[in-house]
Amino acid sequence: MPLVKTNKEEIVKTALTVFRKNGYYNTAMSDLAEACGLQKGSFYHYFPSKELIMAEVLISVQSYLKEKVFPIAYDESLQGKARLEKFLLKMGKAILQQDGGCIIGNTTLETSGQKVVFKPILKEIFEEWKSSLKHILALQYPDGTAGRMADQMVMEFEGAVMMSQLYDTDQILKDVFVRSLSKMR
Amino acid sequence: MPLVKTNKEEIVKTALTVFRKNGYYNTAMSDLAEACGLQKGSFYHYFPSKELIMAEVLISVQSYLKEKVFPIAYDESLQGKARLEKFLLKMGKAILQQDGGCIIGNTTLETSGQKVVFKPILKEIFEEWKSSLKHILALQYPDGTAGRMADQMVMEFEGAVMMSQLYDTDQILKDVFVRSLSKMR
DNA sequence: GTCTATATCAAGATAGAC
DNA sequence: GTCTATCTTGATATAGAC
Repeated sequence: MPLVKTNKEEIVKTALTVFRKNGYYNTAMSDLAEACGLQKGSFYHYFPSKELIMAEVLISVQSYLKEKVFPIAYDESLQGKARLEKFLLKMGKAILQQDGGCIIGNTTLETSGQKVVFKPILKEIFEEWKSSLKHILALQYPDGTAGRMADQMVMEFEGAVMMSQLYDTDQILKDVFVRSLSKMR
Repeated sequence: MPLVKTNKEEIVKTALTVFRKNGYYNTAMSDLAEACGLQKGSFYHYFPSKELIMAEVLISVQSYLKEKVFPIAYDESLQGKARLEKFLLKMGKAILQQDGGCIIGNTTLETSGQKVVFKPILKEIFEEWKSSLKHILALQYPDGTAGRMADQMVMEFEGAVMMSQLYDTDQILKDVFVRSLSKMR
């Protein structure tokens, strides 16, 4: 944790891990500040409110996915199964990391009833996620089927994250990974 | 909302709906009190802490499921498909109700990293849920397959609840209901 | 850019009157 | 059993010195 001079980018990265672990409402500005090696007051130099930093966190996740993960689905140098495998692996890494569940899923469940501000971005992420998956599956299945399978994969993934948190194991997530992968030959 | 004389049971029922809608951390004791038509101070006459009332809420949900829903899975007067249909319908009603998502899933994601107290009961509910489903599916599938399918159904259900909240529609949930039901002939 | 100090407010929780 | 009043703590946010 830097004692002198940090920047917005670093803070967003750190905030992501804290929000993922504690959730939105259970994360205090002091938690974020501490994780960044800053005093509470200093934190406000970078972000004027908790809502705004969470918004930036979500946007940064989306940017990363758009840049590094979703394009995998359209990489024609990879065969269907290999493409799906790479996609799922990268997606898991991007969205989960060690412990604390899925930042996107967690934030959806926790805030979608209250914080309307987050909904558009969360929706977009899920939409792009599903359409990327659908694109891969469409290599092998008819359009309607591929769409349904993609939706199902995302839902099962989020359900698996929930179970993984409850049982403190990632075996469930690995099983879902294998099952999803088995859909492509 | 009663201005005079309520009781623990009523309060637990009301608290369930408030927690389901707002989540654990985003629900204040004053919210619970207000929903019960009580002053904050009066609320403490019934429950000494937020943690304890949530615990009672979860226990009440479990009791209800144990009494009214899980037994359906073992009702031999019903054929497989009819049994599954009744089970899924009752389960949805018990755990979801109008808006606010799934109290079990929400609480799992929101608190499982912090409030270890809730984990045992949440685990038990999921375990019994899955084994009830497995029992129905085992009428038609081999044991291992039935178990995996049951896990999958629960995960997909929770994923569908998440999507339903985000998109403000229960169509997704209905689709999952149909897909789950189609597993039995 | 970071700090300390502080204002403000809401939340969890308690005390005691009725 | 319910109320009002209050305590205490913790959280968001701001101000101003360094």
